[in-house]
Parts: sequence; C-alpha cells; structure tokens
Amino acid sequence: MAGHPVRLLGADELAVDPVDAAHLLLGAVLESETPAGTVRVRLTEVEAYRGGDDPASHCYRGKTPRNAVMFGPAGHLYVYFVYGMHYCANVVALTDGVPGAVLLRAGEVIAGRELAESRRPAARGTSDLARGPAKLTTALALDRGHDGVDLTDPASPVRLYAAEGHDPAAVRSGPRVGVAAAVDVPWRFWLAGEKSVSAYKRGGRRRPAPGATT
DNA sequence: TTATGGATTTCCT
DNA sequence: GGAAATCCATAAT
Repeated sequence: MAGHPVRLLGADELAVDPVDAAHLLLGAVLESETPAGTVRVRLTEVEAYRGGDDPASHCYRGKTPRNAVMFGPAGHLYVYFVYGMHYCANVVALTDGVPGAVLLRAGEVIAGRELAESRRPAARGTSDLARGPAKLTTALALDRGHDGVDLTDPASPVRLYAAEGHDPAAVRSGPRVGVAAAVDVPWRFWLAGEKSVSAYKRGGRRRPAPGATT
C-alpha cells in the first residue's frame, strides 16, 4: 500500500445515502493542516445519521443555524459542540436539501503523531489518540471554525482521501454509540480488529443491555 | 425567559 | 462504576 493518501474523495461519491457514505469513509484518510503541522487519521469507525425519519439526528426537528451545513452539499464538514466542552465532526452526505451525515467516531493516527500527542497528552504513547469522536477532533484540532469546510477541495485546510483497498469483509456493524433513539438501527460501522475502535456505550439513562460489550 | 439534557471524556472512588 | 465539567438548542413556563 502507498505510504500516503493520493486521491481526494469527490462530492458526487458522497452524495449518497449516509449508510453507503459510511462504508466509503471506512479506511479513508482525513487530513488536517494547521500552522503547527499536519495530522492524518485513517478512519476506523463511523456512524450514519439521516434527517427526517431518524430521531437520533440533529436534523430530526428541522433546520437550525447549527445543523444548516447538513442540509447543504455533500462532502462538507459538519462540526458541532456538545456537553459544553467537546466537538464532534461529521461528513455531510446526500444533498438537495435532504439532510444526512456520517459521524466520524474514531481513527488511527498515521501521520503527525507527535503533534496529535501534544494536543492529547492524556493519550500519549497509546492507541487512544483518536479513539472516540471528541478525541478525534481534538487530535486533528477541529472546532466549529471548520464547520462547513469543503473536504473535497484541495485548497481546504481539512481534506478527505479515498480509502486504499482495505478488506470489505473486515467491516462490522452494530447500534450507534451514545444514542438513546433508534438503537435497533445498526448504523455504526467499524473495521474489525482495529485497536482504535471505541468501546460501545449505550445512550440515554439506561443500563447497558444484557450481553452487551462491556 | 427559564429549564433541561445531550452523537463525551476524564478523573475519582 | 460514577460524577463532574460546562455551552447551546430545544422544550416548557
């Protein structure tokens, strides 16, 4: 395999159902360039969110200034602020005013490890650098200032490169993490065997289901 | 206008 | 295993 990513993903490839876009994103490489340097992450875990009929989506109850990007063209970055202290990043899917996005849950840092560790001292020397949605944005230094950035534009500070031939058989699916609604929809996808895949935690205020991974 | 809870992480017991 | 930290959108007065 090549040592660094080559082909940018195109907006047309991402203008599909979030579930299909999620599969495209597994193994894809997200690159964030800042004055301090560049960090690259190979995505190993994602979740699909669809507006309208998906009660877990931020778009379920209509368009707001915060989620407006999700209603826009595919291939843009949707960044939102949660729990008063963390950011989460999504890649917008679909288009034509139909809201949809794929949450970037976790990845493996493949370049700029030192810089990422300086941003996440707690994870120094571990595989926890981008093992979680907010950890990933911290490692890449993404914040709401990146909301709406076009990931398919070579001139953007944040870019998305196509996956380079990972084994499709390694893809696993299951319920989304931290979501109380629509837990029966297996819209979380990850690459089997990757150390950077986050642990499953059920959303809402209930206890984990019997037999769930602990 | 006030109240509530969240697509989380980290630190304490 | 449990709770705190802490901003914003949405729901309820």
